[in-house]
Amino acid sequence: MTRATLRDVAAQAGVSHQTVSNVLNDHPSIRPATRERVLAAIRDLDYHPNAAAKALRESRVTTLCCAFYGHAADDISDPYRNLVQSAFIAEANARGYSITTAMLQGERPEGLGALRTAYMGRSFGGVVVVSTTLPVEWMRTLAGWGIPTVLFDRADPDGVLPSVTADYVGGMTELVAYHVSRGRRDLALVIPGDDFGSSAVLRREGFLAAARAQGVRHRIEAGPWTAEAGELAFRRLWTGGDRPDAVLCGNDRMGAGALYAARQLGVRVPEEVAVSGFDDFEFARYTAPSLTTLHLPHGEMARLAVRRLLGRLEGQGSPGEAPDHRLPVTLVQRESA
Amino acid sequence: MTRATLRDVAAQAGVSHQTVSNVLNDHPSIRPATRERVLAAIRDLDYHPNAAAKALRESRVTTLCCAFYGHAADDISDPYRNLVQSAFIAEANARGYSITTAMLQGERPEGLGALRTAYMGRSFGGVVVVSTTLPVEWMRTLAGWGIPTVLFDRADPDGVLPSVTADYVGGMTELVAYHVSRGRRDLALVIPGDDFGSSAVLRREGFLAAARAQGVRHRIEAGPWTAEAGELAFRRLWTGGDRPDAVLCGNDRMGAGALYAARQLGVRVPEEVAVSGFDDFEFARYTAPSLTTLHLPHGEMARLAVRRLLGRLEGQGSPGEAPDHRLPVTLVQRESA
DNA sequence: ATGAAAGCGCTAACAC
DNA sequence: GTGTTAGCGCTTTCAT
Repeated sequence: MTRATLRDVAAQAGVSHQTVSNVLNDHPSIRPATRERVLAAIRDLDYHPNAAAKALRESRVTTLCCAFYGHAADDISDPYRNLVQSAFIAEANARGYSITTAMLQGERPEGLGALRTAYMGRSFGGVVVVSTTLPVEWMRTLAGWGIPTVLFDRADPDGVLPSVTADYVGGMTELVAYHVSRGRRDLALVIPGDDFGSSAVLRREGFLAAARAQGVRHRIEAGPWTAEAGELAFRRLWTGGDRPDAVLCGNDRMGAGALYAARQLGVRVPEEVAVSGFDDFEFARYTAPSLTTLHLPHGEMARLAVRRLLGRLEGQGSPGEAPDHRLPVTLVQRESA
Repeated sequence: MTRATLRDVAAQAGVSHQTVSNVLNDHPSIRPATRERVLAAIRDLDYHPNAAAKALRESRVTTLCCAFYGHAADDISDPYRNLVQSAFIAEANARGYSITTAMLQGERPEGLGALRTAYMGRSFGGVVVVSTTLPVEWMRTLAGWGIPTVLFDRADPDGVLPSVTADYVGGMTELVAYHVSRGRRDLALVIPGDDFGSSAVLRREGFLAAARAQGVRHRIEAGPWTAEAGELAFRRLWTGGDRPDAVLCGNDRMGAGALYAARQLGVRVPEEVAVSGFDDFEFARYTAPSLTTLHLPHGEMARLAVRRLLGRLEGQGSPGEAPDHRLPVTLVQRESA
């Protein structure tokens, strides 16, 4: 099955291949009769324009890259990525772009080499990097290369790369106030260390500032973004002799792990200790007890990320705009706190 | 910043553009000295070959499409898709292909039109469709169009399209035997109806045959693949007056929902009723009680799907091979059954 | 309103 | 070994 080309269509319709091109691109000044004949030929021959030829000629790119970063295999099972990618695709498609997906891995920025090669070869026009943990060094590399980039769920401490995040600080402030209003006076936050990126940093700083402002005891328990880390952290907190009365988790996966540990240790939640999460993923409803958490508008964040990237690509980016766009979060009260 | 082309490199190195091409494609008969000079020029000018031009000239496609189908927005949050896509990308990249991701939606096959346009325009060479629920009509459409297609987690009842699935029937047989060996004598299976595809059909048929063979009471409770459906189904089973002593769920999301309903109704699991899932996703460990389930080798299935698709594309497909490749599953015993 | 010519960046086929 | 010619399928001048 050899595919029809523009010239085949032209021959069939009895016009020049140019005219066919004009019809396809809705040029003015095509006689309705000609147009009809051409369209009929296109249908007859089942003609579809060759994407590579079009791209080559127009030197225009209609593909965006959605890059997921995870320095551990664990990260890939984070359920929020599905929702994010679906929203990317829907938004990009609606604007005439397709999405290519890449996985970034490893500790050193060499993992980015393939991305740059693809970008320089015009395989995509810009990238949204999805990751709470993308190292700053990688961002500097990306920024230095000039690849149009938008960070998702992670801000650039250098303030160079545009990003879409949620109001982590405001959310933590609200969460701390909520716990205090329910009588909690000794708060522990389970969160990754600094090297896990600004999402962690901001959540932690929001927590610290709010706890100080409220005048309650508080502490930090470190661990990566996984359910297992939440489990281990809770176990350490509980067997350490100095038990908190509320355990705030940096995300819902950690929250699910903490609840699991509590159950194993025979700790009643929320009677003996309150537990909260951060994200509001599907299973936050289905943990036992169900998980009180902050809802992040992941779908909206994803659509905004694509719009900002396209804004840069198509040159409509407001020049003076803030690099980071922070979307509001909402507290979802369930059983665990 | 205007990108360097092959001719720029040639000029810089003082050779013809053909020689540069030959160096890039590792042609024999290039003098080492020339090669060095060319490579130096490439480095100097930061040259990267244009993907569109290469693709146009070679009329070769180096992109595969990973298409997710979900007739409801719910489907997109199924956590197993992350793992599957990561494995796709890793396998495809290792073989020199990139992945473009598409979302298929809606009830009617018109949603496939964009896919066909992209395929005919050589935007990708073949597609893996990820879905337990892709309607047969869509498969017939895809098969009729001749797009190289591999189904993931869903077999083609017509036996036309190749697929990669797990041993649903064997798994259900093992699961039923397990429940019976633990003294259960009245089994209910929560599973979608026929219109949700062969994954559901096979799981149901495996269940029915095994339950009959074991000589125990059994019944089916219908509902889609979501946690909410599992919740509602359990509620119906429990308040219906004729309670089973084991509830088998078609996937882990449904299992999580069923456990949630049990907890709300004050039903003790596994004492009063056993509950099991199917998939073994990350949170199966973290439900309360933790979920006994069947582990599906999703990563391996994904890699196999890509290999089969590339086999077809690169013409190495064994002609007489069975359309469906079924991978083995393993029982994971936890607390709920 | 339509046609002819040129060329996007690359590689395959042939000359030298 | 290296250079020259031709053309993949399309769109953008420019003539007619």
